[in-house]
Order: sequence, then structure tokens, then C-alpha cells
Amino acid sequence: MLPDVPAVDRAFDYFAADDLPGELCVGSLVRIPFGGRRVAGWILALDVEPPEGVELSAILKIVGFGPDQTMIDLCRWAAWRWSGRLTTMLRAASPERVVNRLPPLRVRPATGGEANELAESILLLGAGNHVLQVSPSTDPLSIVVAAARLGQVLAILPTIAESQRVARGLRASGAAVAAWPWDFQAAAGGASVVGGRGAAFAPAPALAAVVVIDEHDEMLQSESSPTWNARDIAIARARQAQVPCLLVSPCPSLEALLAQQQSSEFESHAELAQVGERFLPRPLLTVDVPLEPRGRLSRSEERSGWAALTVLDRRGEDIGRTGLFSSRLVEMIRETARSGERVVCVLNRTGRARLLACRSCGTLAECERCSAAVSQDDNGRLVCTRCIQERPAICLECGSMALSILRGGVTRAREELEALAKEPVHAITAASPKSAADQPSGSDYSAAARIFIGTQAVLHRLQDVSLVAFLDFDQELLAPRYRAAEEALALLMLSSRLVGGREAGRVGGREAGGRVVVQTRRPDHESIQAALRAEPMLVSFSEAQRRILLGFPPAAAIAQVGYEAAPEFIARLGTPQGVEVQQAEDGQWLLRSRESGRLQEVLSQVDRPVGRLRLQVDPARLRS
DNA sequence: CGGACAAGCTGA
DNA sequence: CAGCTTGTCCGG
Repeated sequence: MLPDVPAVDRAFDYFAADDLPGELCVGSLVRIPFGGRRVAGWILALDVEPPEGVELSAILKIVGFGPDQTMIDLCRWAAWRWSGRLTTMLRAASPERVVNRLPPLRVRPATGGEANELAESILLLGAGNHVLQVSPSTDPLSIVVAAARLGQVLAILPTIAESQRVARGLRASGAAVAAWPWDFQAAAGGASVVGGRGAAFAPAPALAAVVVIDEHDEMLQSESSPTWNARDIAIARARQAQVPCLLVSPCPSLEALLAQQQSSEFESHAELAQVGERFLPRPLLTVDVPLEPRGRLSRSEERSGWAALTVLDRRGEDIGRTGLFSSRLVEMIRETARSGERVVCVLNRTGRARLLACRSCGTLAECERCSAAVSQDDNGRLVCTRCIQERPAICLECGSMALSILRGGVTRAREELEALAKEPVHAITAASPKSAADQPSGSDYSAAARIFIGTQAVLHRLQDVSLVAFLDFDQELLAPRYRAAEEALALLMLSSRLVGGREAGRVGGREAGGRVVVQTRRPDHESIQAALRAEPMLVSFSEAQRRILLGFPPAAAIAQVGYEAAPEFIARLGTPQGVEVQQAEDGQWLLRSRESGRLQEVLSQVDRPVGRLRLQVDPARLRS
């Protein structure tokens, strides 16, 4: 019995009275007395031999059904893989509301769906991981429906909203569908599961295939620790059930390509096999692993979904004298807006300015306390993002109030563009209300508005766009994040979808006539070249080399350790063999191991000190 | 986590 | 030395 008390993370033995109402089995959710309180808990095993001299307490109540033995095994593995607590994983695998009865197992596969080549090839897939490189305009529904002809499928998508659309479509194809996290019962009864990343933990007793849509998407990873990734859990589940796992993406991740490579090498379901307390880990990326998706569309189909990409090379322009908008871009924006179509400009910098200098003495605007460069917020005040200090816009050196913007943010760019385009420009950031309906009256960007500007959040907010322009794509390409190249390509892919209007049901991409524009000084960068030629593998090849060289996932396992208890944690860790320990300047530590499974093993042996600790294994981003 | 209990601090 | 705070341990 594992109490649902995260800090405990240890199982205890209890006594089950014969006359306890309800069915008691492995995975049952129960209520038990624990440390003087009544708490919820999960039954992990029955008929255990309690240790000598322990007085057992009785289970108070059987609450309902929870994750079965298979799911408990999976949760154990996930807890090990991301150094999390078993309770966290079991919570994710438990029903939202009490489930008192499970329906008899009955599978109703999809019967409808298009009978195209792709659908036929999915029916023939064997167990193992299969990377399916699709076009940005490929409708995920067609793939999920094709897979659901095999029986119960588990379909995982990055967003709940999209998963609901797919769930509706799958239902229409005749399949029994469980929408996660609401339909635990139906899932346990054999219905095909469709949901967001959480669906990776849904029960699927008759599992026939696992499908991960947009497997490259960062949304599939939990942002708080444990930083479990639904793609990797999907891979483990498919292997556990010995069924095919379809990793679908227009820009496949290295993780998916590596998993595909390994599934042909390791056919046994070794991953979840435990040897004592240890799991057999997946090998890491090495230089001799060839990376190539197994499933591909025809070149023309694949290309059709990628939007025509215009690369505006800014190298020839005078450094420091050019604004955010090249004349060519302004021309394109005006032209598109004039024909009544929508334009979206992307600039991943919030506020008014991210870097300022004094106009009279040239001094950079810094924080008076910590000397970091200060930003200017929407109200014109200078703020330090590092120490949350704030002051008016005055030069500390000469007292001048005239500061010039060296690197502008969205607020400033909006004003600038409005002047250049000679029509209203609407700013949208992550902080803006979600839909036009939430808009205060008077700001009418729903109907008449044509030009929008914002951080990359705009790409998720708008539809029916004809032009997406990245004002400073170098910021994406050269971002100090180890996945920057893949993320940059994913942004171009997402933009292709947006201008292709997949939501609107159009064919999309080149054929729909939408355009994506990037302003850059790195026109030769592989992320741009990959989108230009509709050949995402260009990024994979160079990224694989880079990750191996620098020691980042999936070529190494890393962990970021932070918060107050971090120094004590690192002290307890010592200097274990096969693990590098690096201290970052922001008071965080980075652990790295190039030996598969070594990091997990080492982390599981350290007991957590008291106090707040952030421990993130293989996070998508190393944050400070 | 939260309760129990022990060891340390304060004040008359 | 009572009464209270702070720390450490443990739960079946």
C-alpha cells in the first residue's frame, strides 16, 4: 500500500478485512489510517508477508479502481527514469473521479477512414517504434483512424483541444473512444484513448498500437518535475505490450529516431524489465547510429505541407542602423494586408525593449544592483529580470532621459510597424486574453484586424493567416538552449500549418499560397535550409553530431538541480563515477552522464535533503 | 505531509 | 522548572 502523501514515497502493509465492501485488487484506491490521519492510497500488492513485530492497521474503505499492475509497473519505471516519486506517477495514472465498476473488456476498432497507402502501411506495422515523417498539413486524425483499425489504440497529442477534435473524428469512424482524462472507465474497457500528454498514463488493457502525434512537440513533456515525456512513456508502453508505436511528426526528434533504431535491435521488452531495483535503460545516442525515419510520404506530399519560405538575408545591411523591419518585409506585409489577408509578425521579446543605451553618452542601461542589462516594460520603466529591481528610464552615468533602443520588444515593434504599414497593428502575447470573445469592447481584432504582432504565442492564437514573418529569426537559431535548432524548425513547421490553414480544412502549405518569411543573418543555417527544402532530416544530422559532442540528450542524460536544498543535495551526491557535476553561475548544478542509466542509478541512491529542491532529469530547456 | 516527542531557550 | 519553540523522526 502506497499512501498518497508525496513526501513519503514508501509502501506500507495493511490488513484487509474479509467483509470490506467492494473489490480489492492490485491497483485499488483505498482509504487508510496513516500517521494519525486518514489518507488515500494505492494497493501495490496483495497477500504480502508483513515484517516481524509490525502491528497492522486495517484498510478503512475501498474507494475504487486505479492503475492496474501493468500501469503500476510503468509508473515505477517512469519514476525511475525521471527521478520522480511513484505517487506523482500513480496520480497521473488514476481516474479523475471515483470509478466503482469496470466494464467488461470489449474492443470496437475503427471501420471507416480513408483507404490510402499510408493507412494500409500502418495496418502492416509490427511491434517496435516507427517514425512516421509526415507533412505539416497531414491531418493527425487520418493516422489515428488508420491505427484504430488495429484495435484499441492510445493516441497522444500535444494539446487537449486538438485531441478533442481527433476524438470526435475517431468516434465518427465507428471506434469506441475514451477521451482522457475523463473516460478512465471506457479506456479500461478497451476503448481507444485520445488525449493530451496525460493520456500516456491511461489504462489500455487491449492495447494494439500507440500513436504519438507531433512527437517533437515540447508540450508532450511535463514542465514541472518530474519532467516526464509522453513520447518516451508511449515508447515504453508499446514495448511493454509488444505493439507498434507510431511516432508521427513533420520534424522528427532525435529521441524518436533513436528509439526507432533501437527497437529493431532490442526486440525483447527489456526496458521495463527490472533486475532487482534496477531497470534496464535504453542506450544513448552514439555516433554510429544512422538516423532515418522508416515511414515517409511521397516527396511531393511531404513538401506540399511546408509553406513557401522567403529568407531575407540581412547580412548586407548596415549593422546597428537597421530596424526590425527590412524594407522588403514591410512591402510584403503591406501587400498582404492590402489584399485583405492576415499577417502575423513574430518577435520573441516581450515588453518595450530588451536592450537600451544612453543616447548622449552611449552607456548601456544596467541594473544598479546586479549590473545585468535591464529591459524596458510597457510602462517605460527599466526593470531587471534577474533581481526584479525597477527604476525610471534615466541613464545612471549622465542622467540623460534619452535612451535609444538597441533591441526592441513587441510593444516597440508594434508602434514601429504601425507607422510603417500605415494601418492598425494588434499586439498579442501570452498574457493577452485567449480569444476575441474575451476582448474588452473597442479592441476589435476579430474581424477587421489584419496585422498582428506578438511572441510565438500568436502562432497558437490565430487562424486564417497568409503571411507569418519572423522579425529576428537569429534569436531562435542562436538561442542558448540545447534544442534551439530543432525548436526553430518546429516554429517554421507550425507557421507552415498556420498559413496552410489546416484548421480551416484547406490543403495547406505551398498549394494554399501562404508564405513564411524569416529575417536572418544566418540564411545558411540548417533549420532554415531544412524548412526551405522541406527536408527536416538536415537538422537531425547536424544536431546528432552536436548533441554527442556537447553531451546533451539523447546522447547523454542530464539533470538540473536547483533551489535552496541544491548545495546539500550536491554535497550528498559526492563525485560518483561516470557522472559529471558542473556548477552554473546562477547557483544551479548540471549533472551529466554518458553512460546509459547511470544518472538514474546515482540519483536514486541520494536521499533528498530537507528544503525546496528542483531536480529535473532531461528537461527540454535548461532554465535559470 | 503532519503528529509525536526530544532537545534547547526563556523568564521569573 | 514550566511553557514554549525548533528540530528530527516516523508512519504498517
